[in-house]
Amino acid sequence: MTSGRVTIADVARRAGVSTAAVSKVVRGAYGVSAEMQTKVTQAIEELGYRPHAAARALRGRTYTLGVMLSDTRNPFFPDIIEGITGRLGDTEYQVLLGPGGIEPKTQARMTDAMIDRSMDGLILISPVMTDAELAAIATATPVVVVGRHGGAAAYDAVVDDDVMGAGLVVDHLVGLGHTRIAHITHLERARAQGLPHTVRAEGYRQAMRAHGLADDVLATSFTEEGGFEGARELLARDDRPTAIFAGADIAALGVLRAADEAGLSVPEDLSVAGYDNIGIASLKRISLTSVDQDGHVIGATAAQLLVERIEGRSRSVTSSVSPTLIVRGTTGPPRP
Amino acid sequence: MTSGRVTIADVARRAGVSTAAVSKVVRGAYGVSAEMQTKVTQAIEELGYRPHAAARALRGRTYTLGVMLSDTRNPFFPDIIEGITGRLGDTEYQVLLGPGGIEPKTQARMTDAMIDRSMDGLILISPVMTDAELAAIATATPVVVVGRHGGAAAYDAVVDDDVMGAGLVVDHLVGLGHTRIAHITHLERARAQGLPHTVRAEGYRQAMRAHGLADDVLATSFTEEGGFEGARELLARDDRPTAIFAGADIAALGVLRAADEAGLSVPEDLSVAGYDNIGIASLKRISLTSVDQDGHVIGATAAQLLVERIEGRSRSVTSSVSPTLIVRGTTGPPRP
DNA sequence: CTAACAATGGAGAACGTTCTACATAATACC
DNA sequence: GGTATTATGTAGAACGTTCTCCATTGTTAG
Repeated sequence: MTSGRVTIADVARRAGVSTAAVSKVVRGAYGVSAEMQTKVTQAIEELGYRPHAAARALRGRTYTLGVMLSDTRNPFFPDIIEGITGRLGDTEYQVLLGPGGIEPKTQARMTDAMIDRSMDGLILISPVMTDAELAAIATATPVVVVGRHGGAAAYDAVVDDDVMGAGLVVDHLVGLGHTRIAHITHLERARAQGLPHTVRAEGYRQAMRAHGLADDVLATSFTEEGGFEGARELLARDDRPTAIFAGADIAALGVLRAADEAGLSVPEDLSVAGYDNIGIASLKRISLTSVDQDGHVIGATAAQLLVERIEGRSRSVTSSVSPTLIVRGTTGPPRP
Repeated sequence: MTSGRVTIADVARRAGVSTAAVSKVVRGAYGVSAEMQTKVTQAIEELGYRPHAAARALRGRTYTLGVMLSDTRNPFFPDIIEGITGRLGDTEYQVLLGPGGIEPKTQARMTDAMIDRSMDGLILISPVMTDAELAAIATATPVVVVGRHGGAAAYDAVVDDDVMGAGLVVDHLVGLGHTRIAHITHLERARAQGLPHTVRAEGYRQAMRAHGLADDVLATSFTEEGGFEGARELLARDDRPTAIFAGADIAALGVLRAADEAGLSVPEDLSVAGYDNIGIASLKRISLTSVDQDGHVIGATAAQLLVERIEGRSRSVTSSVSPTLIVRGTTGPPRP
């Protein structure tokens, strides 16, 4: 078991130097001669030494960054994670993901666990805890919050500009000639503020107002079923909308099903747009117009900010990433 | 920072006992009086003490289990992870996920990192490394391998019975009256043996033989594009198949697109079946017949086996989980 | 009443690093 | 040639736990 592990003492013995010297070489610290450098490096290679992160934790860094995921099923997590690991690929940092669940309590348990494992910093993706809890975590360790608008005193934040994203959709639909554009959002029940769906709905309202149009928001849930139910209700109205903007692609898929069942053809009878640009949106069979968040950029930015924080920056930063509209086959001009 | 951390010494001081005694209480070890128990427990609560996992690591357990993910995009990972965390929910163990990437080298880096962080055990999901590398890891720490058939001397394994799954599909299609059933598989290029797609293809061949039918395997890749290309080739043949069984749902979606483009209606002109039962397969708009692996059971079993290993079992176990066929709208009797 | 033993609590040495302080050697300056 | 300065290496004390002895109590047996 652990008996087989090569330690810094083994390396020191092999190279005929002190453990302190080996530690210096490993850390790239000041005060090492070229000769010492080569001697130790060689011994490390020969023995296949790797520093024991847990032992390091007791004194300094662990070179481990934790990413708390609020919902493993969220389809653009992979992009964000790729962005994070990509940005960190050439550093010594390792990334570990913690499935935090969707409950504040389980998320708190996970962040505690990460702190207990002395991770050097945390990236929290769409956390649902209160601002106070968030602030408490941020005093214990450097934190970057992803996907949550608002208050960021003690930590950094990376957000998608959801107001802009919603605006892009509305502008696009208005440009096509639509005037009755409805929005399906997620029913607010968490106490956490600044969650994306709220901001998207607000962005939709702003954009509609800017065009002098009446807004029409229906709150169900961001699931296929939620989209289906919402669309069914909207399509049953006398002056049914000619376009539905769902706040999430998964809900947009439900809208498409409702259109199918109602015998409406897309986009002739009904235009449909989503948000998130999940993988299947691009499948030719679906071809859903959607807002793309560029998870890569979001993840890379979060990683960047976190490393900066760890390395000493104390001023707090909020970075906003601009989304882009991907126009596909589910949106078109309304039937005259 | 760390200065704020409550340590076992603080608890000992508060309770007026030794650190050794506190440690005993925390670990539930032998030799603690009822009075000591309550005194210490109370002090722990008052101070909000949580054991420092990194410090624990140096002596005993870390109560951390690592799960290496080979491909974060794989749509049934969430189920497996839920199965794992669900099974572990009432224990002291915490689960951390490591994105290992799809390259043997990056996966090795991740498993090394997990071992360096002295995790108590590892679950490897569809690892692509060689059997030798796998065995090496298994000597360093308890290991459970998920989704890889074959050799399991030093570690436990949980596999989906892919032979059975492929058989279910073939039996279903033959039962509907199909005789020309083609299979699309993933092009083998990794050196790792026993990967699911190989076994599924073999199961398909066995089942076809059992029915006295000729097999027809085409290797492209498990992507939407791979399914599309494969289907296009198959459908261009003179005696084109009346049913296509894709080894993965994502490829099956490509098959559906190819059918659309060829003007074939599903399932009348072509039956299509997939494997994995990914979330969107159940969307009414897709309604794909598929084989369900029950990721929950797989994950829960893996967690169970790992904990058993950690707690001392040395005999190696391989657990096979039976898949089920979910019949939906993309399969039906062939046109007479 | 004493010897043997069980039950309980505590001292203190690990575990594998980092890092401050110091010792020594080499170089620079006048 | 002596002193100040810089460069290089090492001792050894942390870090927060666990866990193996021991020391001290009671308790039981004879």
